[in-house]
Parts: sequence; C-alpha cells; structure tokens
Amino acid sequence: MPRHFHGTPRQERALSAYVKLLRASESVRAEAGRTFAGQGLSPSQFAVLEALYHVGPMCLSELAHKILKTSGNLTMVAGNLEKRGLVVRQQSAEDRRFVSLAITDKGRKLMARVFPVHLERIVELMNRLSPAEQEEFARLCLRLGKNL
Amino acid sequence: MPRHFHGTPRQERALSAYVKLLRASESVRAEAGRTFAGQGLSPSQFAVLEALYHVGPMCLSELAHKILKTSGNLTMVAGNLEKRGLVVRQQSAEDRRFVSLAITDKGRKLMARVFPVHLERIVELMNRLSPAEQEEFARLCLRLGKNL
DNA sequence: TCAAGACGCTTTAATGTTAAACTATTATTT
DNA sequence: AAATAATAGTTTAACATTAAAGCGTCTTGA
Repeated sequence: MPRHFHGTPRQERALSAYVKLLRASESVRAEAGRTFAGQGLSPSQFAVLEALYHVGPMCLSELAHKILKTSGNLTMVAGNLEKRGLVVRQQSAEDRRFVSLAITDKGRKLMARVFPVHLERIVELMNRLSPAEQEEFARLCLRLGKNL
Repeated sequence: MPRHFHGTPRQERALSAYVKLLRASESVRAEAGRTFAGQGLSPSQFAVLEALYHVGPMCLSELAHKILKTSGNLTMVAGNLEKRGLVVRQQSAEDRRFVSLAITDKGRKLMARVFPVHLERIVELMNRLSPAEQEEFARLCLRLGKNL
C-alpha cells in the first residue's frame, strides 16, 4: 500500500488540480459563508435572496437552476424564507404552474445590511490574487465548469 | 432595483472570480461524483475510503480534518462504511481516546475497481485545460485556500 | 496527587439535501 | 375534442450535515 497515490504525470497533474480546486472552493465557501450564517441564513437561502435582490422576481425552477439545487429543495428554501417574511410566493396568472418568488421590504433591508459586508469579505479573500490573476483564474474556472 | 449587481472594478472582479470558482467546483464535483455514486458511496464515504486506501489507517479526527467535515459527521460516515464491511474501527492501545479506521479487503477490492475509473474521469475533466494551465490553476487554488 | 482542563469521539436535535413519486396545469397529437 | 405527454411545483422517505452537549480518557499544574 503506497503512502500516497502515484500515477502517470498527466494523472498526477489532473488529480492535484482537482483536489486543490475542491479545497479552495470549500475554504472560500466557508469563509464567505460566515457573513450570512450569522444572520441565520443557509447558503441556499442567501443565494436565493441575493438573486431576488439583484435580479428581481423569479420562478422556483429558474432559481433552482441558478443556484444548482433540486426543485424539491427549492420548495423548502422558499418556504423557510417565506416563514421569516423575507420573500413572498405568487402564482403566475398566465401559466398557473409557475410560482414567482419576490423579495419583501424586510428581505431587502436585510440584504442591504448583509450584502456589502459579504462583498467586502469576498474582495478580501480574492485579494490573495492580483487583479490579473483573478481574471485569469475566472477564465480557467469558466472552462472547467462548462458541462452544467 | 438593478438587473445585476454593479460595483467598483475590484468588487466586480472579485465577485466574478468567486462565483466562477463555486460554479466550477460544483460542476466538477457533480461530474466526478458519478463514478462512486453508482456504487452507493456518498462523497464523504468515498473521500474517507480513498484516504485509507492510499495513505493507510488513520484516526477519525485526522480524517475529519482531511476531508473538511465535522467529527460528528465522521462518526456517522465511519459507521456506515463499517456496516458495509468496507472499513474497521480499532481503538488505539496507547491512547484509548483515539479510534483508528482501516480499510478492509472488501474495501480495497472496491477501491481497486472504482478508483481507476474515477481517476480517468478526473483526467478527462481537467483536460479542458492544458498541462501548463492545470499547474497554474492548481497554484492559484492553493493560494486561495490558504486559510483552513 | 488530584482537581481542572484539554482532547477525541459519540449522541442528539434541527435542518438541508436528494431522488422519486405525486398533483395540477398546460401543450401536443391525433 | 380527447387522449397523451410534458412541465412546475410539492410531498415523501432516506440520508447527510452541523452545532452543541455529553462521555470517557489523558494531561497539566498547583
């Protein structure tokens, strides 16, 4: 049993990049998440609230696609946000299968307070890379994520 | 309400890199996960099994740190793997607080079958970047994940 | 020495997550 | 127009995950 995996150069290169990608994302996710965790918001809840705040009302399936979660999960996330009065459901008139979700004043106030802090934390985290490196990094990430 | 968030260049740059990092990791994680999901292994279960397979027996806290999960979670992951006979617990003799986890022959056989497929999938995924880009990407990820 | 604290693991309770089955609504086909 | 299929959302059951409290075990320091 080897102390570490050992393979061909192309395998080790790919595996190393893969592991480091997952670790970096976990680390950054955890760091950035502290901002809204302190407000009792789960990552999914914050992602939904943020989309509604910056883009406007959207239906559940649109949100599910946007935050990469299942539709079943979104039913619950929307429900929990609605319980707290941060969003409201509204059935579409044209096609009654659709349920549109919109942020409320209370939700807007919360985001107006939390989002700037969150953004500054992200800027801090990303400042470990220079501006040019950040742009290069974003390009590489984009090419790796092309399959969804 | 703006259609999209709009901030200073440094904010937009950081936010863009942040979002693309999370999307790339989600995408790659989902793609790579198919390999072991077909074997009824959760991501955490596979991560633990892989560590035991390539590194050797480790105690639970070591594994928890390695796969970035809580100790409580590891109790359950280890328990579920043990139920399937893929690993065994063994209390340390020197310090009876420690519980060492080791892969069994059955677990080794499973990994011998699954890991090469998993590795090849990762190579495929990462081949969207050239070898030099993969190395550069790994370096950038490393600098972003320095806080854990 | 022995009391206090630190440490590793487990348990518990609450929540998040998913896949799959289900309901209601709209679109398509014949 | 009626039957069929497709779509959006919800429900359900099973499991994952976490924070916090609890339980043994070791370490430390008065």
